[in-house]
Amino acid sequence: MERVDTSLIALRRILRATEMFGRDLAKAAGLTPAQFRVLQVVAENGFSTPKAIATRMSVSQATMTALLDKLERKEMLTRQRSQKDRRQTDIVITPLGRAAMEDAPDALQQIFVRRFEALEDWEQAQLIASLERVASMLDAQEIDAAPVLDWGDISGRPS
Amino acid sequence: MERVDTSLIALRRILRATEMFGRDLAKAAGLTPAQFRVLQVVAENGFSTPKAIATRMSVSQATMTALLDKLERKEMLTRQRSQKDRRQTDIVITPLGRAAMEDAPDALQQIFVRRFEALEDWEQAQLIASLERVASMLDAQEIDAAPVLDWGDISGRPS
DNA sequence: CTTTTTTGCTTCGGTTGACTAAGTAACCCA
DNA sequence: TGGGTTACTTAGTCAACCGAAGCAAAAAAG
Repeated sequence: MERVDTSLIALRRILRATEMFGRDLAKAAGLTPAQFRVLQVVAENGFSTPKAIATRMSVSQATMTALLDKLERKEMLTRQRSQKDRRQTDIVITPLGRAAMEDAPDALQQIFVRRFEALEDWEQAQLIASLERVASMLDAQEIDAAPVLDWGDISGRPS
Repeated sequence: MERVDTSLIALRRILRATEMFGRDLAKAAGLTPAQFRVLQVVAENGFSTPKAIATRMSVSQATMTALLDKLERKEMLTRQRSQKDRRQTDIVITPLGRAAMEDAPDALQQIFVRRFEALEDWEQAQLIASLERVASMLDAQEIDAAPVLDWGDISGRPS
């Protein structure tokens, strides 16, 4: 009881901190957190498609179109019709986009990384174990039942 | 290096899961996550003021006004001029508001709580320690002072 | 080899959450 | 009384998101 509360409070602190760093980042980089995330996803391979990014970020395609519009206007990525499948659009990150990402590295990660690396070896190991445990407690898709309410299908598409 | 990455991935999984549950919750309860949070904050004591809630949630007062408007229209809380200080407005949760909260308990918490309670005693303890450590790594405002171990006030309100 | 269905993306209209700036009302102090 | 501060609201703006509707290309059916 007590303990659950304590852990929930810690969780909330983590979420809160993340939110705030997101905002700071937005100001520093001239990019909103959502735009930044798009850039990050595209940067992984240097290119992608709207559908793939939308799925990865779990937003609708409509939302993704809007985000891509903004990033394209800022010349941080380009759209071009795919050769293989002309329904698709290839999203390619531009040097400018890549530069923006590197100039404004994720503030949250920066801080976290710095501190994480300062920890003792065994502490790092334990933290990882715990974080992964929590993650799996939260994001396991096969939630058996979900008895309290019937929030339909949790994974992806809002009905 | 390796390890930092692993922990960041776990963190991202946690954030992502939270986001998604937030959305599901919104659909189930007819309340948006932000509205729900307001209700939760007010429910702690049964009443509050716009300023206090805004500070707690770290949004501007203007934003709070808008949120309160919506919740008031849904008759989940009431506004009434404070007696002591007539600049202030007392926000009081209504039975309907309380019912809404109880009907739609925070999905994320539900799941987390269930699983947390299923853990061994020592696992719980370790998880708490780790979560708090991460939280303090992230949310310490005064960056390099943040002695990693000052979580004195954990038992109640995240500042 | 057509027709139908599905898929990928965009457009449109609308909601929510968030901000700043400017306003009003009330309190506080001198 | 009058000036500064505080609490809240109003007005205007913007980002992120959604669902529905549309279009064009690919894939499946016939």
